[in-house]
Amino acid sequence: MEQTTDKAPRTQYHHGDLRAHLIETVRILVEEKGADGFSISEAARRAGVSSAAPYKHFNDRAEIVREVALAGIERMRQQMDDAAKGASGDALAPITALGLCYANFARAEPGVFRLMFGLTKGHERDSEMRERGDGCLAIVKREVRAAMPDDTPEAEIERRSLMLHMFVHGHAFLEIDGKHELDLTDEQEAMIVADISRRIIRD
Amino acid sequence: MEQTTDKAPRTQYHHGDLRAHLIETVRILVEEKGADGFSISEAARRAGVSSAAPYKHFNDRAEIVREVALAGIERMRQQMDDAAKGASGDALAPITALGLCYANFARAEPGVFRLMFGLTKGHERDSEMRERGDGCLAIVKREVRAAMPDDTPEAEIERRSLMLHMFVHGHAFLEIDGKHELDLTDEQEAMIVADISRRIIRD
DNA sequence: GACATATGTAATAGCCACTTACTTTGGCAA
DNA sequence: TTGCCAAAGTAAGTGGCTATTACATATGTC
Repeated sequence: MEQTTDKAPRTQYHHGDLRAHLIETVRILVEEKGADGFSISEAARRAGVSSAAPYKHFNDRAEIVREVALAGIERMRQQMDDAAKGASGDALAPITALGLCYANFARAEPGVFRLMFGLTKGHERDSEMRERGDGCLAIVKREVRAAMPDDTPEAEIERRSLMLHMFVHGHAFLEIDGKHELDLTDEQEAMIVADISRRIIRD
Repeated sequence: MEQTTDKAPRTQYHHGDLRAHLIETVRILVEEKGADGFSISEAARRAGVSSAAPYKHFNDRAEIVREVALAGIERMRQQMDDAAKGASGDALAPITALGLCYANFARAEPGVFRLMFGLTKGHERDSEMRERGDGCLAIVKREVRAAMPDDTPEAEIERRSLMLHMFVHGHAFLEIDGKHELDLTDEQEAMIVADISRRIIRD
């Protein structure tokens, strides 16, 4: 009789943990329809609550979306850490692994990935956002430092790290936006990322 | 008495060239508020017409935005061509110039730049969009071909062009999204772009 | 000069973000 | 156990948006 929701089958007045449930619902909607293609009303509908309920847990739409982006950054940082530490091979292996990890995350969660970087309006002074991003960059710098001579100055470490980031970032976005002229196979992609890593680190 | 519009001071029933005027108004709005931060109603208001008038010239909102993106791609292609042809110096100069041109366009028109690449939903089979983009890539390939040995196979030209594109694309987006950890001076940027161009082309 | 067509308007439907006033629930103090 | 308060929900409403419809006015062509 009463319409049941997927995750909250009990037709209770109180949801349980609507805040977390909404963040997850919005994450899914962001992937399905893009960051600007869904409505908070829709998320509320999916969660089985009224359209006003979300505003008991978030000030506005932007705040929910921000939470989804922050969780995405943390997820990517974890994957980057795993990828770097799990890489085996020559000194460049961890760096290549990081580059592929970046692209893989973008492919797996293109909606959230776009959000993580595109959320710039009104977030110039969002220190938590910036700090989490720096956590990812720190991994890159750690691996670049390990791959270069011990006496390499810090400024040079940062320069190489920045070059690597520029490259994989562009690769990831061109990929998910379908702007690559040629479709790369997995092997071709791995080759290119390894090639670029070598070109940027060596000397 | 009657409210006048900036560009169409005559309080005529007919606007003159509302279609072109709307595209320009939307271009400005995209820069001011982002691709999803403005409304067609607002553009109509600025043009001094009713909110229904735009729909006499465009099927829907997406069609107006697409026109703005297409015009942006053409603008960038022209600037890239000028930059490549106007470059002087060693064999890499045109390639470095292209990279800086790409970043400069992104800085000058970040809203349109995001649009040009982010407009992916429903444009997978937009042949005009793709063709115009290919026009830009053709310039890069032309200059890469000129900078490499005559017997370089076409596949290798495309591979190097792709690497260059990935790099400058990532640079441009990290820049306009404020995600660079360090603010680069113009000279530092030019140094990095030249450095990367050399690393990618040489061998 | 008449009329077909292009280009404008007003009014409207349906959706959305967000607010307000009200209701239900769960936890805790007495 | 009871009573009460804060947390978390609802219904209804405001104002803005996209897009459509029915209607009005210009424009150019014969």
